[in-house]
Amino acid sequence: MEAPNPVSENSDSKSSRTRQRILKAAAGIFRQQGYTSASLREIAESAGMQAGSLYYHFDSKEDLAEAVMDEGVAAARRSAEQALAALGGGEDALSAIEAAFRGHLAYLLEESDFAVATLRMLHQTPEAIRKRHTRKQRQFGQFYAGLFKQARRDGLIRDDFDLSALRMLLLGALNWSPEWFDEGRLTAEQLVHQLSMMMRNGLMPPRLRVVPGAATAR
Amino acid sequence: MEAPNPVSENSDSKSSRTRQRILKAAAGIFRQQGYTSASLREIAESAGMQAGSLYYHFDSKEDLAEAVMDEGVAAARRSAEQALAALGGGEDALSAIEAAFRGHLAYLLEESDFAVATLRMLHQTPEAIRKRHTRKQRQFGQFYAGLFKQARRDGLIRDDFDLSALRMLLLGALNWSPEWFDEGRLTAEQLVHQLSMMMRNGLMPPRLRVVPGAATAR
DNA sequence: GTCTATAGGTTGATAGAC
DNA sequence: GTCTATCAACCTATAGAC
Repeated sequence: MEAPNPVSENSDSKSSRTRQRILKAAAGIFRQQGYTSASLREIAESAGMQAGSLYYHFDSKEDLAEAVMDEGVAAARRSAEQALAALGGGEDALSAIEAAFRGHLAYLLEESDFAVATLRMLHQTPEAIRKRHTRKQRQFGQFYAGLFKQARRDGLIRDDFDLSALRMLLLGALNWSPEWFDEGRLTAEQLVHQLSMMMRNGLMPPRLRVVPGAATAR
Repeated sequence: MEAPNPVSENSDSKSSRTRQRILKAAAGIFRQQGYTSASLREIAESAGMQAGSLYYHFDSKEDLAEAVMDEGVAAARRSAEQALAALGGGEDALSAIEAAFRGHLAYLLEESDFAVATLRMLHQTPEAIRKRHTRKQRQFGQFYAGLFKQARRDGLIRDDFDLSALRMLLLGALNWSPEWFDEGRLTAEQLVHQLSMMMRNGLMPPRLRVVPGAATAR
């Protein structure tokens, strides 16, 4: 059984279901325009109300943006963790990373408003918001860091890789994908499969791979 | 011998060297704040003049932004092509890609104002600018596409990779790196080395790699 | 809870003196 | 070429009616 209402934190439906409608509208507008360009008038219109009415539900534009960003990271993380949990636990550590990537990227490319808005707002929001948000995003990063550490413990990532750099580079490939995905021809799952093939065996055909030490016996 | 003045297109120094000063200031401000938040007053101040005076050199804020973005892609491309040319031409096609990455990333992380401002402004600029810019960026993409095609012709990239997706994923890793580089401990060159190792042989130690077909003889 | 009306501030851009 | 001064437009946020 899953959480009944993904976007909400407090009580469920009665009083503030409008709040969710506003958040969804804001995510869409913020995604298109970023934080600064987006006006509360536009957001209100998209939510079917007047600008002034927003202030009954949120204290300020900053508050609204932070709520969208909170949901952006939380939902991406939920999606990654669910895909990981669906594996059952019998797989190797690289498969775990790939599963998390699959869930993460599927959310980013398919239900993207919150997460993409979050990525695009990062450098425009006031510092107070950004500081808090960076902390939350780093917690998500630690989730991935744990998976990479496990893969190294299991001998699946060689010692000459810097785990932190590797993780940031790969997550960067995911985070940037909303910028070009519309024009691509592959699904989110197929994109992760491309990454997965590269992570396991590199780009080259087997006969060309460099095998530094012993490679014949065993 | 290289181009004497990287940032200029027209005649050299006499009349419009102030233009370059303004462009540099604009790149810095746009990088911090994005397109919409940045005010012409701030840019003017950073360039040591008054806001009204900018209009002697540029027709509008849009114009100024487009000039910064043009230089952003042009400089990144120059840096990638120079690093590639420095190889001498005797290397294999994967080394060519890695060299271009090295030049590209060094510019992005070390002289970054123009390029990073460009990346961050993309979704805030008026559509007319964005449309023209996308065309220029796609030309840069074609430069990389040529390198990947050559690597495939040389048998260095297996047939089960989608060259376009692979290129976009790897360039995404580069483009996202300014978001986290400040906190990292590796140089641009070392980061490319991480990518390079993964591209050639994957993450796993040799003994664990899957060798699907014949692998013993030859 | 949502509306209308508006205060108060900032912005891009223009005009004209120097 | 650069300055000062200013306009018109837009924004966030608040106040008070309903």
